[in-house]
Amino acid sequence: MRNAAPSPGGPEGSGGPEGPAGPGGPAGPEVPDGPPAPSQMIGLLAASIRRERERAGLSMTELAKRARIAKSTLSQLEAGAGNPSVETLWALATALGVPFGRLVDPPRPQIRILRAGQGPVTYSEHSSYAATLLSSVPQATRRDLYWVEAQPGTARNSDPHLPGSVEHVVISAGAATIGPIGEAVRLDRGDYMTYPGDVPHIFEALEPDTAVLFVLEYS
Amino acid sequence: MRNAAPSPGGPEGSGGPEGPAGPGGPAGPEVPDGPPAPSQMIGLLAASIRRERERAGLSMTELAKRARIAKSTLSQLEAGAGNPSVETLWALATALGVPFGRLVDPPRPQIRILRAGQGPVTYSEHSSYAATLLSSVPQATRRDLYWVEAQPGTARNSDPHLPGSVEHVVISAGAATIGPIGEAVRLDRGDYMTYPGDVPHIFEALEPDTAVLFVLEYS
DNA sequence: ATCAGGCGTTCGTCAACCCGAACAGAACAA
DNA sequence: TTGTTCTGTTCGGGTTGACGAACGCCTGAT
Repeated sequence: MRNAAPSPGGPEGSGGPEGPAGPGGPAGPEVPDGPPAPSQMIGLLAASIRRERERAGLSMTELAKRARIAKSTLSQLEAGAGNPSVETLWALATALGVPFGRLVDPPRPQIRILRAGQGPVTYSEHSSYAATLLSSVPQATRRDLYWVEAQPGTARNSDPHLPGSVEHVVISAGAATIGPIGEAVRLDRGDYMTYPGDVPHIFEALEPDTAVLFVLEYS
Repeated sequence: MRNAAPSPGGPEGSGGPEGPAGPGGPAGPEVPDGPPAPSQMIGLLAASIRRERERAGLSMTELAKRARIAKSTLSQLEAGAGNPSVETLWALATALGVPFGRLVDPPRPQIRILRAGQGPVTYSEHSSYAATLLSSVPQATRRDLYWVEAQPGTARNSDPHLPGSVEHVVISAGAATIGPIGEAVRLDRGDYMTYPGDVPHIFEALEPDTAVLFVLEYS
């Protein structure tokens, strides 16, 4: 460690890692928790490197050769004595064929079912609109899934989300006008569209029982 | 820079590490490009730090204080003269509230429309199955969107995808039996389900013209 | 037994990352 | 003007990451 202290106890606690049902409405997605590890990150990284290396069936010598780093460096890294530079970590990630962030974030799969009609539903004032939060990834590469059923008659304007956010929509039933204001397009069943989420955009059902799947990626 | 050379044209790296077979198993949507940058990664990182810092409305002094690093370090990093250690980068990412990998992967929003029936379609041998790749994030936090239309009569088994991968499905029409083998469940219109993608799983349409949206996250 | 080749480790050296302090410039108050 | 307080920058110096070579260990061939 070369730094002072990576701030283990920042303002953000390490509360429940997730709880996908989490945020209530589609309104303002809060950022509840901080990154997974406070300072044990080095040890976690060491384990990740070893795990990925063994998964790839590579020896230290082989991996070091591919990554163009000294095998002594790799040895020390896997021993937990580290704090590599980003270039070193980058070289390792590319040689391993993993996306760089994989080496510091732990994976966590789980099976989960949400029956139609279940889940936190958000109705609009005119009851022509009902949104259900399907999935929310709290940290890192956040992505929210929304299943939206709407009736025609009420256009819904959305304020810009976080900069860099992206929305994906798939029309499952009916038809709707969707897109950034000024660029909104009519979409029919099976149509897919993606557009920036950090600009004002609109959503208006054009047929009864229009069903749309929203994927909102933000940060 | 401390390393020898991050291997711009390494023998391994770029080539698609895999061709993650689609969700239900569309043949092989290739992953065209490898990691975004070969060695310009440092400059890209510098720009990312500055962008995220300004997005958060922080000054260098303020951010350095929050991240518990010297502001001189931050200054040099944003100047492109760097190669920070992971601890330094980690401290910055947490202080910025971004997921650590965000600082090295470039964002790229764009508007894109895929009309129903367009897009690369993959048919099964029995023509009771048609999958369309809707969206693919090539690097870091990869996520593939599939719009699948299937007919009953043929169950489709999928081999495990990459470790840590997760699949999300939403039934848009009809009904299907979906899930890991031994835990497969009947889902009807509007149902949503998520399950690990790194174990063998099954997908079988139960009604004619069953339509399902697959979201495959891997890595 | 002896050599050859693989493994992962330890050791000494050099480069550079990170730090604190000093620095120039701008905005503002007294 | 002078002082204060920000901004972001540049400048030595100590600490340490990354390197290459040498090491011990094991397996298999000669």
